[in-house]
Amino acid sequence: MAEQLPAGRPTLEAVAARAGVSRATASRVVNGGEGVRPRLVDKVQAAIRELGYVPNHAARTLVTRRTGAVAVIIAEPEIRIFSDPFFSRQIRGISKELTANDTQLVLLLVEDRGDYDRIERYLAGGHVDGALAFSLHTDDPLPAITRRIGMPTVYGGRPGWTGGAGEHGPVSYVDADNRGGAREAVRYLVAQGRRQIAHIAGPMDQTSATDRLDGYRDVLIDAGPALIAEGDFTAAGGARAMTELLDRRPGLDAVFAANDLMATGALGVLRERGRSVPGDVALVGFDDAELVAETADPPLTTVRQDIEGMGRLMARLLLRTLDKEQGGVPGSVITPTSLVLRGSA
Amino acid sequence: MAEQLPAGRPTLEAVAARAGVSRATASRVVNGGEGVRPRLVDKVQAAIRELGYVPNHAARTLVTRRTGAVAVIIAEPEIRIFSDPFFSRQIRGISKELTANDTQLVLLLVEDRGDYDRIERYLAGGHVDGALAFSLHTDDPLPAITRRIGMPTVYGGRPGWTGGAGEHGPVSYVDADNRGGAREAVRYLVAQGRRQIAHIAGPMDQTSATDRLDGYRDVLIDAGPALIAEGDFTAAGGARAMTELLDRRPGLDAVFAANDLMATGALGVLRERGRSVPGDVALVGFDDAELVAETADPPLTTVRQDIEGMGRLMARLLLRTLDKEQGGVPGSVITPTSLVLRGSA
DNA sequence: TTGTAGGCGTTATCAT
DNA sequence: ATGATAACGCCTACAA
Repeated sequence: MAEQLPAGRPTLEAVAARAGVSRATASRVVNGGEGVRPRLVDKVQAAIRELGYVPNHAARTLVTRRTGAVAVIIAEPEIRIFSDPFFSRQIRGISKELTANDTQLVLLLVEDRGDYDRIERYLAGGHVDGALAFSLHTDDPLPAITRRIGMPTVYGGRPGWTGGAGEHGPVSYVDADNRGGAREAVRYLVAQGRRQIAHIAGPMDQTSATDRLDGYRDVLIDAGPALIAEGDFTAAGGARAMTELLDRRPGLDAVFAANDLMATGALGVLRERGRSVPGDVALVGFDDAELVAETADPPLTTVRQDIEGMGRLMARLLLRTLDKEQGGVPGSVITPTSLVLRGSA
Repeated sequence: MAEQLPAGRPTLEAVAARAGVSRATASRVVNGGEGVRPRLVDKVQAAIRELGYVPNHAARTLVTRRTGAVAVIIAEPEIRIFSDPFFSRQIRGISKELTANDTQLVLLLVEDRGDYDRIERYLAGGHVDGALAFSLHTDDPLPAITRRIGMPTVYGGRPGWTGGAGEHGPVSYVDADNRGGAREAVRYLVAQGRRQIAHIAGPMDQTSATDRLDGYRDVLIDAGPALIAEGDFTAAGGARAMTELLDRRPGLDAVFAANDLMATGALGVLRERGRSVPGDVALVGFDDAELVAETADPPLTTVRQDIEGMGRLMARLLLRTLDKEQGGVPGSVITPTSLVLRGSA
């Protein structure tokens, strides 16, 4: 039988009273119980259980200045956000790592440009201890914001502005070895005896796209512009790019697409145009996106990156600096890629 | 030139001092400025601007007992969570509505069964004012939790337990008219002269699946079990189910799939088996999922539901009860569906 | 090892 | 219309 519950939810005060100790001791037990006699620890824990006590988060945050929450900012205005399995997996990785560290995930979806004011207010309002952000485009206002308000932030994917002056200061990010992965893919195609290897690139305002293009060019140093078409990382964009390429170079015998979604779009066009894959045209994608690469027909040979692992890493990097509490920049990590051979090349 | 900033972020105290008013007045201005002389309002606002003041969220929550945040709980342990466009759109709708009401979205991903302890602690800890939850299976422990701790909650999709005794008390949810939509789809197939109409059902532990099956049966009251196969709402599952159906009833001339993803899976199998769509077999899906229904070949005739709108509605329902602050149950809403005619039937 | 007491930044209840 | 002042629930020196 529960005692009569005193109005609202029980406070530490109530727990202390019930256990016959002071608030301070009760607090110690709640926070690990270091230096409290076992006997009292038990008593307090019993009281906690009986009363169904749960610490009040706001009160705790007020004094500790730690919220135990991290913002995940997704600044992709378009549909891609969730429909691209890339994000899902990265978020999942982040979620796992945060959960394992008792940290909450606050999702901030940026719908339009005006949302950045809201985001800044939110970040500055002390709702979260740090931020994780994705797929920044070159002119994204977010880095300036996080810097101004001194919010520790880790980016997913190398930000595009690092090429310019270091006006944004040091930045930390987690990114796959896009350039190296692309090189490996193209070298493989070359090794297979392919001679006219085209590239379907992603949008040029994202480093993942430009890095992969650079990797392609590293190997094919004199590939003409006719062999390169720009897509937008969607299947439809990949189809459009493939159509262009075939019109320009009907004789091409291989395609390296900057992601799997575009590769599947290309696959459809190749089939329509009567090209067999990999017979007439070899096709390599990038991401090893689940439910995309494997289920394609034929299954996609692709460059795998450990997306979920990258998500975990982002979270870990951020949490580490939050613990150190010294305002140091988290640092960056480049994760390796690997070529997965399937049926398409 | 900013004055020397006093250590950390400026407090209301600092604003008041600078504006030459009391904390109380400053607070009034921050919260709308009702009943404060315009002259003072200006002064305080100037101080706020000059100091870059942002209210401390924890302090405010501590006294108002309102967090301005809502949890979105996704209890789908599998990949589907984000890769199914259904969730993306509903979350987007939720996000928009919450944002418009200055409310934050805290994402709670349930990875495994043990996570519910963590969820309960979180919900009970006063981090959020209410919760939004999705796609509950019949034995989901969440409703019991939210009820026990008195957390206002709106469900996406009719919960499965409402058939049993009302042990969970009144529940509020937003759901599409799954049964009615299914009826319309099947009636349409009948009107087109189809005689052997099969159904690819979703998993039977979700009401969206059972309701659609019920709608199918409403029209085809004597459809034998041979015409029904159970999928899992994924494309691969749809393909498996289609294979079964064709093996059992090679002569079937129409299929109603419980969602678009399964319909596309079925489409692939039909093509492989040499059936033309809609010539030999008419196919109708459900959802009108973007990037799925329209881009299928042929484009899918399907039952549309306003998914984003349902998300907004969930958020609106929840916010309304939170405002009323009277612990009343939000109530439920069934949203209409409509048949969208495209190429597949 | 335990308790006392002060303060975190805000809102809300009173007087004035 | 404005200003003291008391909560809100917790942590943490500091004292005992």
